[in-house]
Amino acid sequence: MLAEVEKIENFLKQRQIKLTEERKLIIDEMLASQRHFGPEELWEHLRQKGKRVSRATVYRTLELLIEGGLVKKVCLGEHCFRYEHILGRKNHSHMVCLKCGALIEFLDEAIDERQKLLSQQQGFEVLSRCFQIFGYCKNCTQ
Amino acid sequence: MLAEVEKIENFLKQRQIKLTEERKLIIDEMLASQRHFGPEELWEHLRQKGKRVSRATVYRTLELLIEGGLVKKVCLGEHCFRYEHILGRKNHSHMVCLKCGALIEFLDEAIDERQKLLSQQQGFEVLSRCFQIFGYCKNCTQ
DNA sequence: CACTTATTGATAATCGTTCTCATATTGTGA
DNA sequence: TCACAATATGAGAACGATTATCAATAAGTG
Repeated sequence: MLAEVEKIENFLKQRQIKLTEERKLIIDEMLASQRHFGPEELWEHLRQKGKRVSRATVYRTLELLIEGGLVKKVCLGEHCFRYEHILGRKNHSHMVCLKCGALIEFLDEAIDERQKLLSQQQGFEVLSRCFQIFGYCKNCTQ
Repeated sequence: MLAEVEKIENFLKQRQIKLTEERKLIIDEMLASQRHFGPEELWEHLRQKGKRVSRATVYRTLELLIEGGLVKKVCLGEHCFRYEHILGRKNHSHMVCLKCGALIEFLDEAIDERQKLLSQQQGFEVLSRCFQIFGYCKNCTQ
């Protein structure tokens, strides 16, 4: 965790971005919380702890961390965008349970390889990708 | 095209859904247009042809066709949902060019296989999936 | 043709997110 | 340590895509 905070602070310094109280709060809360979270959720958690930051600041800070490659925004269905911090994590994908909302992370070399091959064939330069499988998890099909 | 219209009309009949003038217009426009389109776009096209339907009706009709498995809604990045009709088309994925907006469809047996295997391992029942690759297309990297 | 039921249009409501701008805070260089 | 320019913040307005509302209208059945 320390290493993670440091990585983030380094990123901010490099870019002449100020390490404000609010940003610290948001980053700490993010690292302490579940891997996947929504902005509203994070904001509410802070508020419950008596730490009041503006919703706008939450969005702005997350946006900043995305630019720095420290956070990723994932589309988990219709109107559901969530964030996850990706410090030291490999690029993975998600299975999303439509009943209980469970998220199963997965990653697979074989898929990565194929994907690389297919983009090369098209002369397509890959920046990011987004793979979700929707359905019912083990618990919800039993 | 005829077969497609028929397939849609059959679906409507089976479900006791009325084949109204407005729905015909929307379906025709959809089949005549680009594979991928937004609701606003479709609405505007109809309007330009002097066919006035309510935006709400466009959304409602597309929703209906999704239920019937005749149309699919795809998330192509941040705030970009688009529709595509999937009559007689295999389940495919997209490469999205972030510069020119080009869409390259692809499908790959190997990826499908892996994906099937991975979900089985998790005891996950797959309903649908969504795979996008973001980056720059051939023309935009040259 | 009449009647039940589904559908439509216009517009208000919603919801997550972004913008605005006056005020406050940070970090630097003296 | 202080002063100052540059950045960041908060509160709420604005936004944009989508959905809901509900009275008026149209479809299809018998």
